[in-house]
This record gives sequence, C-alpha cells and structure tokens, in this order.
Amino acid sequence: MIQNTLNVEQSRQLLKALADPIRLDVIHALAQGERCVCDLTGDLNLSQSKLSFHLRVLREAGLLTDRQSGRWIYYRLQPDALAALEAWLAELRRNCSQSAAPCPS
Amino acid sequence: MIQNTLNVEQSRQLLKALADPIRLDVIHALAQGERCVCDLTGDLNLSQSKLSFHLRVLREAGLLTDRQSGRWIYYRLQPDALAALEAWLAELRRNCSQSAAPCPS
DNA sequence: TTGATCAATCAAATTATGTTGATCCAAACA
DNA sequence: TGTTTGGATCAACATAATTTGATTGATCAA
Repeated sequence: MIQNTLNVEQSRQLLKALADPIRLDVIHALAQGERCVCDLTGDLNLSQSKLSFHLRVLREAGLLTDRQSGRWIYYRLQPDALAALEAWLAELRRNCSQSAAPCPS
Repeated sequence: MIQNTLNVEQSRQLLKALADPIRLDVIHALAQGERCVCDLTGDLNLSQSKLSFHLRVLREAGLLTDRQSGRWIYYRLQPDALAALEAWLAELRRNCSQSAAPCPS
C-alpha cells in the first residue's frame, strides 16, 4: 500500500480479501503480531495448501507482507492497508444523511 | 446496527456485502444521500431484480435502511455500520507490529 | 551429495454467489 | 372495482471462489 487514498478497485480487493472466515482468523492471529507460516498452520488448524492459498489472497490485496528467513516465512499485517480502508469508510459516511426529494421527481 | 462493537461474524457480513462492484456502486450513490429505488435503477443502469437483490444483501448486512412512502421505497446508508467497521479495523492494527520469535520456536 | 522440511503452486472437484426472466404483492388512481 | 406501477421474490442457470491432494522448488542438516 503506497498511497493512502484507495480507488474503488483497491477498496474492493481489500474488502473481498477480508470477507472470508478463514482469512479473518488469519487476520486476527496476525493482529497479535508477526507469525511464521509453520506456526499459523497449527494455530488455525489448517492444511498447508489451504493456508497458503489464503495468505496469498491477503498478500495480493496488500493486507500482509512477508519476509523469508532461512526456510521459514513470516507474515505480518500491513497497518497502512487497514488505515486506508478506514479512511475510505469515513469518507463514505461523511455526507450520507441527506434525505431524498420525494418521488415522482 | 445497535451496538458499535462488532463480533467477527458481523464484520464478515459487512465486509462481504461491501466486496462487490455493483454493491459498491450502490454504496457510492447513497454516500451522496438518500435515494429512491426507482432512481437508482436508472442511475446505475441495473435491472430491477438485480438492484433489488443487491439492496437486500446490503440491507441485511446492516449497511442500509429503507423507508416506504406511498409506492416508493427510499434507501440510505447507515453511518453507524460504517463507523463500527472503522473501529473494528482500527483495533486490528493497534498491536500488529511485533516481530515473531525466530523459528524453530 | 542425499534426504528431510517449509511453503508455493497446480488441476480437478466442490461449493458459494450472482444473474435472468417470470411471477407476485401492495399502493395508487381511474 | 380494475388496471397500472414500484419493488420484492423465486427457480433455473451461469459464473466465481474455495478445497483437496499431488507436485515442485528452495533451504538446511547429515
């Protein structure tokens, strides 16, 4: 996440990545701090390929970053992505309370 | 949205409802203020049943409220739902920056 | 080297979501 | 009343996302 204003497509990717129960489990685990894939598999009781699939979705959306150290790979949350989504939501509700003119208009 | 702290399932419903291009169009339209279904159909160039389907998803997630007046139905964004989601995101990033202990642990 | 381990990827099968067109219901008005 | 209109709903179909098990590539230790 380079910029902090999201376009529609970026928002949608973030939202879609988050909108899955397993990925929310991953997100919650990583909200505690960085974690190795090998530990996540056990913590979340997921098969290796299943976890890997969901990590990829989250990473490609920009929600996670990874680093390799030896044969282990560590993932962490990208707080900027969450902040950008918050800003996007805040903008949506800024002006939403006006009533409609009565129909037929 | 009665409370303003979301449980996981509520968050997921909100996120899933938002994670669709058509529903984002609806959300953006309603971010300008309340709107009648009959106008939305034209504005967004959607078939009646398609729009109705997506409005229902958004409404059931708690993102929209509707009111009837005569034969017209008006929808508006529920800013509390957006605010609750913002708070949920903010909480996630509060503590996420700790590094993992090196593996094997 | 060789064998073992961590993690990514792939194709096939399964499951979940979205679309379409028809039908239904309630409100309005002749 | 009978007819029209706005909008919700339904069933059948189409599309997209997830799961599974097998394979691969890279790193490390013996």
